[in-house]
Amino acid sequence: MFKSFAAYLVEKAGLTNEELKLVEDVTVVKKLRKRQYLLQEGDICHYNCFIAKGCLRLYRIGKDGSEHILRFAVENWWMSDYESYNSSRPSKSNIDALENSELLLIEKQNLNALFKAIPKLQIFKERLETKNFDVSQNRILSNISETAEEKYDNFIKAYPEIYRRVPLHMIASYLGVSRETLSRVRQQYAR
Amino acid sequence: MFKSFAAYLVEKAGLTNEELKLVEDVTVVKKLRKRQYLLQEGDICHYNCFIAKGCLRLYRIGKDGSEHILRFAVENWWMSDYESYNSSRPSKSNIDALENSELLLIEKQNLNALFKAIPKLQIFKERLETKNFDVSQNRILSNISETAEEKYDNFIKAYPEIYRRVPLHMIASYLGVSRETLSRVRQQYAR
DNA sequence: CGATTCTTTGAAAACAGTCAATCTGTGTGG
DNA sequence: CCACACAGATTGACTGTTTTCAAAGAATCG
Repeated sequence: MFKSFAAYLVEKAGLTNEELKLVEDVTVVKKLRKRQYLLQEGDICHYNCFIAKGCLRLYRIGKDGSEHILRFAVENWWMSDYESYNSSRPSKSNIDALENSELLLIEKQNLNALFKAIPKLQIFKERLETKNFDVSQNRILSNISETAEEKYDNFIKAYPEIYRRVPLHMIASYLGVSRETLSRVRQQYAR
Repeated sequence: MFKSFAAYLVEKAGLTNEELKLVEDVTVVKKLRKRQYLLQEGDICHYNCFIAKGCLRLYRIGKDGSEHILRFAVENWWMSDYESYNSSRPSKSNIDALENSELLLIEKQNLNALFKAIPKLQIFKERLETKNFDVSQNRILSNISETAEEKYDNFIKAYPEIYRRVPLHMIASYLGVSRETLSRVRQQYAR
């Protein structure tokens, strides 16, 4: 299962075999069943997590008990609650599996050591962070400027894979509209 | 005018006098009149910009010509279009001054050199980026989960200074509601 | 099959957006 | 100093969208 992670690291960050060894030494394999938690509100997030297989979501619970999805992640994406991870404070979020999943965990300290030891990896991480930030900004723009239909439309164009695999009501939660509205929007859309 | 920047760097990043010299050597002072652009759509953003005095906004223009504000910034904040800055591609955004402002610009290459030369500065930058990301995530949560009234309420609690200085219709644009709605929300709020 | 999850639909109510008009305060130029 | 223009804020009436609630119809899974 480390293989797909290794392939990813070679392709995206150009790691050598020796460097892959270093990574492998500190990665922990974890399997999650559908609906199982990777992280629960109140936990401290000690790991960054690479998804070898499956699909996860990160969400928060509102005062009224409603779920608000901040992020989805599938194969070859990273998932972690960065706020808790970086601050080492209890998380306000939950992460759980939407499908049976195979994950590779690396503890924060070990990962930081890897960044020191493998400059290529550090640079790759920075590129990822930059991209994540851009994505966030564009999502904010979408939130404040688009209609429900445009949000839906852009979502399925940007993330067709996620659209295919995730229940509609969760996409509604991610977009910030009710499931009924999204269901109706989609009717219109299928003209 | 470099003084307030120096004070900031000492307080926040713990720079020494020698290090401040290095910074001063590559900072360029710029004054902006109210309504003047710092960056226009299509420009490439070559600078990161520290605000010594005044207030700026970063916004995008929608297809229908409407303005959508992504960020405000006041004294001791940084402002730049990070997407264009990092990618060296033409910006999709505009930055302009909401008040007469005094800015300190550092060119990207010079700033990167400073990060290399002054590890403390690099670490400080990373802390800032982390915080910016957290703020973005929380704004997304606000966007998808809160009512107009809650958004308004939380905005004035989180940014009383900006609330005091920026016209209401721009806060409406930032929050993603119409100015009329925000005006009415505020009536309710003043009970 | 039976249970659960997910999606759709309808009708009513709440909400937000638009348009148009008015009101306010500020600042500029004659 | 006044008149005027301009940016900003507010209000009312109307329209349109979204949410909510309730119910029922698919789909999935053990």
